[in-house]
Amino acid sequence: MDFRQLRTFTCVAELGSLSKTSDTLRIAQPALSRQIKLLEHELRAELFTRNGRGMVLTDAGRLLLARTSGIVRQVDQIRDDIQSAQGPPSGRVVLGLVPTVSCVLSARFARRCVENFPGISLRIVESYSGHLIEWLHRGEMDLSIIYGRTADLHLAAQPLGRDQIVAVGPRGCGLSRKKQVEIGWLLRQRLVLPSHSHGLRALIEHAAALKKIKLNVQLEADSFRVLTSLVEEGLGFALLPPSSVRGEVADGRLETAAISKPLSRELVIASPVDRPASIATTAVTTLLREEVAACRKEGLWDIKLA
Amino acid sequence: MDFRQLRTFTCVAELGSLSKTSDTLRIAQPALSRQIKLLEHELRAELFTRNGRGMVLTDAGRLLLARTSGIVRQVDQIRDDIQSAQGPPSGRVVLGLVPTVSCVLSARFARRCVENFPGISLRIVESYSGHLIEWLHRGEMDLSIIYGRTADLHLAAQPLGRDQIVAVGPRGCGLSRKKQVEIGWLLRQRLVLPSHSHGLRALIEHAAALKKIKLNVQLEADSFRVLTSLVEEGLGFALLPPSSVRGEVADGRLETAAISKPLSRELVIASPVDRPASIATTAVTTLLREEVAACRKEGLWDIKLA
DNA sequence: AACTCCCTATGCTCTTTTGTTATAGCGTAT
DNA sequence: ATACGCTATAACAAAAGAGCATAGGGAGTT
Repeated sequence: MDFRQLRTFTCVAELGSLSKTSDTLRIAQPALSRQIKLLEHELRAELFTRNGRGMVLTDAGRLLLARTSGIVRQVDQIRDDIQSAQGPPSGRVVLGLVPTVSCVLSARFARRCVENFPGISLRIVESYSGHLIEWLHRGEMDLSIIYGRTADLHLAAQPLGRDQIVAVGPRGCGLSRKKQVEIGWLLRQRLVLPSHSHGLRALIEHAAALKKIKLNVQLEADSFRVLTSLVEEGLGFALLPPSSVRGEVADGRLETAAISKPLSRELVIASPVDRPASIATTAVTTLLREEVAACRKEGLWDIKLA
Repeated sequence: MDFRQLRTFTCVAELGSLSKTSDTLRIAQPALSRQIKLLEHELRAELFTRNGRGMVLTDAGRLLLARTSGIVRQVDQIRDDIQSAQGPPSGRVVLGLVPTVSCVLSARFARRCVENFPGISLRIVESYSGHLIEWLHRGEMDLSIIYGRTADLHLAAQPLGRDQIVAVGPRGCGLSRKKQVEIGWLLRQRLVLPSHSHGLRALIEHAAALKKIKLNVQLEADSFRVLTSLVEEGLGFALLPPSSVRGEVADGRLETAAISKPLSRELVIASPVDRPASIATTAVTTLLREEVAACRKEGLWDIKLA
């Protein structure tokens, strides 16, 4: 069994055909045919069923694919790690952030990362917890800041702290940082919430269920920008961490108020458990923690340490 | 980067010399020399420092070795898994058991395993928790029954239940299954305990510390056989799960009594988190759970479900 | 049913890689 | 100083792999 074989196997499995793979990998089709055949011979198993229009995986093939993808990734990572070991960290790192964290952290963290680690190519993906968790599992992402329990998620988690959730309303709605609003009252207002794939929504639904309140959600917005603009337009209240609307509040476009029964969410840095972190990923993780701490110190992010 | 290269690299790293590796792998030394050189060239890093008496790993080499060993194991495992997928499970599985569990389970589980999975070659290793955990981490073991917290051990754990600990004394010492003994009294008796690398010892030390009792340990025995025989000779009391001395109690060679403040330990099936379980390992794990349940049903093992 | 298209399999040749033998070079220890 | 043991290099042989041309075979079309 050979890396080259595993790579072509993966490619063939994904493209479903030797000839397409031949185009992609710039290797003549007969060579691929023979590589696959040798692999099948060595493993004593049919990996594909051939038909007139291509090749489809057998059960054994699917099993192999599931195992190899991780291995190929690990091998690629070794190259980066060896380079990182003898100089500054280098390699690709994919970082996932939920929108409310991203809007605080993305820009300044990206800047610090390119300053500190010119060798690292960082990719920041902004999406909802659900998606981030899936990508971590699939190995397409190296680390994420997500919230919620990670115990049953098969992910390694380092706690960052608790983020408070406040009520957010349009200018002139009467919310004030000085005065708490009643959670029962708030949940009965017209609300603008993210959809169910978002962790914040689950948190709010849970709070409402506890109070036996049926939420009045006429507007859902999955984009964070859209959500805040809807609130600005006076179309409802939102529940968000204050750090995420700091700018709008300063401009006077939005107002916030603490909630009587504090809602909060636990933020964690999550990473896959099924493969070791690269040196570059470790470096990024450390810097990320530093940056979160810096935000806290500068008062940009009122996260509570656990 | 090639598997062959990684294998020879691993071997050279362990043996510390090309010529020894040449003998071991039955490959001429210059071929090995070139493989390593190509690997170094590809990774753009010195992996070894050469000297008159062999080759020693550099930092980069140590890093590569750490990453490689896991990958080579995973690749080997794939072969077994593909075989297992198209017929009965096959491959090597290394199972670790602590002595007190081993003496209940080893024989009957080994029999069931060869009956159910003739394709699997099972190796049972009996040792103390500390060693089992280390071997799991090093990847030399696939799963273990151990006790104690696994949260901070970087291991995946499936709970099996709680095992009661009872007082064990020689024939005629007055212990009775009907009558509880006072824990304070028990811990002040002369005790025969396993050494500190054993989880049971930690448990007992902890209980003594809570009661502020200094243990009177004149005899330590790391072998389970030795320990019970010392108790039989009247050299002291032991604290053990009753299942482990069932035979001796039935023969009248030992007596047991419950302890006033129940001591118990949480048993878990632990497995490594840094690599996926093989099909064979999964099959063995399932059978192991079944067999533990069967023991419980037959009254051979009074484990309390969590 | 015949035909066409697209895909994979196979035989052949050529290139590249890998292993072996022989030997040179070098550091260490006696 | 010299002998020993280890690694590096050169030259050659063997094997593996890639490319080319082409045969064989389903799937859809006319």
